[in-house]
Amino acid sequence: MLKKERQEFILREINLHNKVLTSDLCEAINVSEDTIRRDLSELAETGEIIKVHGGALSKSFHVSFQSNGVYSHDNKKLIAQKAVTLIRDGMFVLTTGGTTIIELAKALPQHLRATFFTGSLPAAMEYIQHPNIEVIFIGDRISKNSKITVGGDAITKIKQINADICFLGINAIDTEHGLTDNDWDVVQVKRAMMQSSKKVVALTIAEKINSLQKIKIAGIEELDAMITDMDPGDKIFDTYKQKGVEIL
Amino acid sequence: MLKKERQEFILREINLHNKVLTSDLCEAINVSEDTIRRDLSELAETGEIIKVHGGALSKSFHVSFQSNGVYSHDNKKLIAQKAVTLIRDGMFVLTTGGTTIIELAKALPQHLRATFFTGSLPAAMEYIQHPNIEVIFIGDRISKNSKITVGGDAITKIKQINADICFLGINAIDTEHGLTDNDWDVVQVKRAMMQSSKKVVALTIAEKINSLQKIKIAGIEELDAMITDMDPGDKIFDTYKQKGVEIL
DNA sequence: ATGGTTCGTGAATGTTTTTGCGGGAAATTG
DNA sequence: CAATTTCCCGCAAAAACATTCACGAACCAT
Repeated sequence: MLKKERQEFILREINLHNKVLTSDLCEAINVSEDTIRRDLSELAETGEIIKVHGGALSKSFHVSFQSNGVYSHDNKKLIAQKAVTLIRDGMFVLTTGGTTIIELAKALPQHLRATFFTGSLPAAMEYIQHPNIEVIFIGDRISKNSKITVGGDAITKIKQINADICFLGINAIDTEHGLTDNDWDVVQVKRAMMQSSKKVVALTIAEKINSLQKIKIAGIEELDAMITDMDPGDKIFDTYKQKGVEIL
Repeated sequence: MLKKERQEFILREINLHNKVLTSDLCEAINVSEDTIRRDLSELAETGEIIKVHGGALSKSFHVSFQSNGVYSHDNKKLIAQKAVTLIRDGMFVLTTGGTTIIELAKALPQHLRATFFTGSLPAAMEYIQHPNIEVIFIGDRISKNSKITVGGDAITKIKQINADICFLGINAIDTEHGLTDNDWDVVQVKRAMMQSSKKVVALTIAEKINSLQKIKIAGIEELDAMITDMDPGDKIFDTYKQKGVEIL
């Protein structure tokens, strides 16, 4: 088994169970403990996992409940402000999960009357606070890391929807590889959502721009618009604009 | 269990109950008291908790109990304690929503390995905190009052399930009219859940016993058990027992 | 091909971390 | 005050870790 292959296996295992033991892994993959340790160190180096004595934990293991613990909070608020301007009364809106989407949910104006589809527990909790928004939850198995529903049932349901607009919280995007992510199940869901929407909008903080993850969701050309916390005129966006993505 | 994992567990336990006993923890996690004490010391060192003789306290405790404004909180905890004893490893469990069910979710033992089906957002948020519990969310339109999914899609999905046990948080029950509620959509869901379970258990605080609402869910005889905060030997339950309901 | 280089892995060695236990000090309770 | 519980300190064993070295694979330029 190749090194990269092995590390992806470890990553998947962690995202699945929220933790791994060094001893378990070395038995499962049949390599020495030292090799596993080296892998865990590398993955911890790039910040993909948290290494602890005896194994490693998923980053999302430590759940802080205050919203001020959200990384890059102010930037995400700004993104949310821009995003709400795209939503009109009567629209059918599809959204993923993620902290940026939560900010979007909080920024929705009181008078807005629309129907929101989501598979994200935290996002749904926000949406139902709003008096004039109807919430349809997409059911299936819930992934503990991302707190969204994943699986065939969810995807089938999403495909039955014909939404006006879809907001994607993005983990990584670059001009060459497009939208990428690191959880296979989540990728399937996002892909389905893109296909079920007339218009697809990506939300992301600046530092995730031109970064790359393991699994491809879709190419840049499938995006209609992208919203970031930066000035839309910035030259970093030139390539995106060439490929037909509107920057807000 | 990894050290960090253990400390997260302790933190969660403290934030949940505002205090912990060293002895309780060492029994729950199955390590020596010294280990627990060392953990508490470390957590106190970083200022996350307050260590006292015999255990530790939540920092926010002395600011008087901010503890949720849930009505009859302690009684519901007691009910939850009784309810968890019915759940075994590997079971498929169906639950409704409601504050009593939330307490049940919080009271689930860490080691329990089971699959939970629910249409309640708050309940699902609790379930996903537990490491060994798989959560399947039943999707459809979300009712803002009850924060659970309602509608035909949800009911269709519920009918496809074959659960071992179903926990119903109930609003009103009396010997003559059985289980009653005041939301038509919610009633449909509860009825479907009862039909999809081998065993049906009703959870309710004492004061809802022998009360009546507008819409009927089911008769007493369709209940297998009822859990309340009262003594199961109380004579108020005589009629229920006659009709074959086990009282816990 | 060939010699040199780099990379990935496993093994050997010594170090650090974690944990449980015993005994005595300190706190709590009646 | 006395009994019990809880705590603290030091120790020892086991587990996990870092470091170093050696060997073989793949790679590359000659």
